[in-house]
Amino acid sequence: MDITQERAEARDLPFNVFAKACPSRGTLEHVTGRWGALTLGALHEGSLRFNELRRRVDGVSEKMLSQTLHALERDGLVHREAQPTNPPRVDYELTPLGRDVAERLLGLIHLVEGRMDDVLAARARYDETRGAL
Amino acid sequence: MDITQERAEARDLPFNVFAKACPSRGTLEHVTGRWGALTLGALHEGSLRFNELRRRVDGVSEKMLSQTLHALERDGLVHREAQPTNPPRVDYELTPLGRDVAERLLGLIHLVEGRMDDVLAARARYDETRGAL
DNA sequence: CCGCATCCCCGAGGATACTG
DNA sequence: CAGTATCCTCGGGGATGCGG
Repeated sequence: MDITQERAEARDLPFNVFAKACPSRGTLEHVTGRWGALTLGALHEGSLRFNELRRRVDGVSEKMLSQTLHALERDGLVHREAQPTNPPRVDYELTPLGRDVAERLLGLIHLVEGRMDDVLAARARYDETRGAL
Repeated sequence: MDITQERAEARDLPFNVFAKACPSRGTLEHVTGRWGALTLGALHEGSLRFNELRRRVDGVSEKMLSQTLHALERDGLVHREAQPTNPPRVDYELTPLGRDVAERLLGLIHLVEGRMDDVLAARARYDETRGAL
């Protein structure tokens, strides 16, 4: 039987994201966070340089991208490959673990994108009945 | 061929989360956000009342849970069932779309939880080489 | 029990300028 | 090109109190 199918508190895994103090919660936030998710998604297509990544993840600032990449690298999801040339060239790519994570993430992203019509319809309904107060 | 396997800009879907102005980005943030992800995860086990939910999602405040539930309800991921009894009883449960989303989310959550050893090891390595500066 | 309203603070995150 | 440093703002989010 697949343990990942169990209810969270029934599993005997050492890490439970529903518990406030669990380190897995922090990592989950790096992964699902505003820029983390998009960065991992972009890198799933292949290795990218800093500014390529920046153009791909529309709206991210230099600072936040840098910060996000550091967090993901530290968690072992992204590998940073710097070449001491001039001008400098730095490539970022997913680690095997990062690829696993990115795949699930992209599944979720594509699901959301594919069902946006339903979401938008639900919003319209909600706003109509609730907004009329 | 499965369209979800395509690169983001090669797909002809109307919604692209990598674009700054796309509404799908907002919904993705509701879903993957700090409290959104945990709320959906908790509700995947079944219908829950407000305070049950609050105890389950360790650390969430009344305000943020309320806010999160509103956003998810508006996006059509959660259904709110209020019974006009006294004391009031309100149940929250996932919609079919919410279940689809929650399943992918839980897949991601369980992956992260299951690989935390690797993450922690990566962090230790990172901090050792980088922290020594 | 289920919330909404209010106050308030702190940190995420943007803009800008500078370095290697 | 690939970042780091600094400043500043805005809103996420906690604490508290009230109302149905």
